[in-house]
Amino acid sequence: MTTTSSRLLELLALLQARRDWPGGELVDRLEVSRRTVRRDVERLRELGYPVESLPGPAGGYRLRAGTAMPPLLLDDDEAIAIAVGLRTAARASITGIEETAVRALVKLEQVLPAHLRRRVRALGAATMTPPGGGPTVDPQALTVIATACRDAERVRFGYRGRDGRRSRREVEPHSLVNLGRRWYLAAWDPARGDWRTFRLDRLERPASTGIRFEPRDLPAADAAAYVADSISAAPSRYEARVTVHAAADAVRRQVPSRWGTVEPIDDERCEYRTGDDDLEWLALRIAMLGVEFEVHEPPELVAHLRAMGRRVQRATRHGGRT
Amino acid sequence: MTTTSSRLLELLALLQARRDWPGGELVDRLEVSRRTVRRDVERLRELGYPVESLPGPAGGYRLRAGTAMPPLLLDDDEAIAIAVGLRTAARASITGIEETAVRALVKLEQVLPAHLRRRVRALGAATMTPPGGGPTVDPQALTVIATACRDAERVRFGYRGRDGRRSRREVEPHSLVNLGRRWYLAAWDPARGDWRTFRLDRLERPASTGIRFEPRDLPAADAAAYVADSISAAPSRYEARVTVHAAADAVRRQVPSRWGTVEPIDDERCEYRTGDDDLEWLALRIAMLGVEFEVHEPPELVAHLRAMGRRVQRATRHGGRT
DNA sequence: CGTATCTAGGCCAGCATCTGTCCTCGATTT
DNA sequence: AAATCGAGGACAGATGCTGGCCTAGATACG
Repeated sequence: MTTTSSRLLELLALLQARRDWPGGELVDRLEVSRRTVRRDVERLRELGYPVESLPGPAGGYRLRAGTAMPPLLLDDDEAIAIAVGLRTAARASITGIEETAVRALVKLEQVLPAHLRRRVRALGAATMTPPGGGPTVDPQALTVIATACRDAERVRFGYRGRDGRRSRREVEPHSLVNLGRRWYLAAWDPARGDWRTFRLDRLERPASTGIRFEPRDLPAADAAAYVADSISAAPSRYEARVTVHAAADAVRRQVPSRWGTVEPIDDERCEYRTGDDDLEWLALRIAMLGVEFEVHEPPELVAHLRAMGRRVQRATRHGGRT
Repeated sequence: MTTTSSRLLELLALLQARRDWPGGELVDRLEVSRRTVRRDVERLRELGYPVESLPGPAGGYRLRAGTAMPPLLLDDDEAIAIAVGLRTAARASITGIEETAVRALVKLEQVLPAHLRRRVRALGAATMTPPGGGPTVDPQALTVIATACRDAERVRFGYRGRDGRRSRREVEPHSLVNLGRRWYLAAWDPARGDWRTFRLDRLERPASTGIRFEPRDLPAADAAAYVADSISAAPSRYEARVTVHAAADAVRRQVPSRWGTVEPIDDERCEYRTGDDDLEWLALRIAMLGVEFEVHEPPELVAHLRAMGRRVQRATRHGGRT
């Protein structure tokens, strides 16, 4: 019976929307007898979703956290919030959950009603470009590729190679990998008969072809290793060494561990080592510490910071007058 | 029957995990006859979740986006990604969905299994403190308060007033409001018999008491208006006026509209107006534009930037030597 | 301290539903 | 043209669901 199942879902939705639900109210909402409400609660419990119940007046039912995730029943706004949140989580590249975030995003976008999708897109446009204005991955492209990976569908896109040359590709995507603030696609290129990795920010108009393929095995333990391997030859990676005039603990609190290591020198200073392949971003990360510091390496970073400092100085020279 | 309902949920989970499912595979997974799979699909359609079906070999079933959100069936990792994503979305304060993100977060955390909650907390610790090191809201506190608002439960916390005085409070929370990079709680303070607003970053150890109360009506159209009103007297708000040496369009692309207005001056320059009550943050936002600029107002910002510029200059003076 | 209010859960009767099997039909791929 | 796969009607047997009635236990309130 479809009414029983949908009533169970409705009950779950109610129990998720608010914490406490007196039985009487559930009777009104679900339009069944008191006895059936009790039975529905029992059914939820059988399904593994623990529903607490408190007797007496002011008692009622309450959905507790169990051992497994129950189905999430979201209203429109919540679905949008989750989509937007996942997009930023996929981009942020700090927590180490980017790949999972993309997977969840794909799952959500597959069933996201059209009108909500529009709203998400509109909100996405209002998001700040990450500092440095560096290459950004279009979240749209990200989900297109991730979906194609999941469903084993060929994708087509234009690619700007490292040397600036453009080419059209049609490949069998294997997996998406997030490495050091960048997204890479590991894929089999049938035209070349070999595996290739592509930087997502160099893709142009990626589109799913709808052509299914039989997934192949990557010639590596896992995709992340493969990509790391194949781009290790790539240049442009900066390792910064900075002396910070603040206690190591204080700096550690401010900087996530993924972004480098902090070692105390004495009570008032510490050495901060961090790497990135985007100078602008690296410079900002250090400048925003908000305390005195000295940069030792690399020279490019020193030059970059110097230029930034000069720019700020110039900007404030006139300042007093206006 | 619990088996029918749970089988429907399982089917939904499968259809969300991958896009295409041949009927035969579903038969294996669900351990029912082919006919029943067809009937289950039919049931899902009746519930409003459009399932596409393709006849012929290589055909199968596929869950499409419909007009309503279906229940989301998440695995552990995805649930974590969503929790983390929502936390950042709640903090980011740029997209205008912070309040909804918190609502969704409360819903999710209510049913999040304990072991997942631990993992989320561990990941949360790895997140970067927003630049400026300014006052940050503990996501934990945020959800505690939001939950209490939703469930009409009194909360207890210590509060550091603007003058630095500490006090213990026990209030009836009404709603959480996000305003200009800060979170506020509008609540009825029974001890004082009046409405108060509290800045969340000034709360200490907020905790739910479990004592329910009867919600009152705020003496204002909506909570946001009330909070905006009651803090409008508060000082320390800076309005920046900056001339940026870049085309207005380019700047607009980089800066979300919520963070101020950009007006062209000529083809190569524009005026950027933006406000915040955190100087450090304001300074960074401007410095990270990455192009030449001049700051006209306010003088505090000029001073702040000047100090920052000097700090960077000092930091790079030694740089060449090492 | 007693009473009212709430949930728990067994039992029953009647009814509706679900399942697997068997069937034909139509669409699609090879 | 043949094979594969989904659609969906019919049927019989088994199963499950619902509401009503009951008693028991816990809690809040006067």
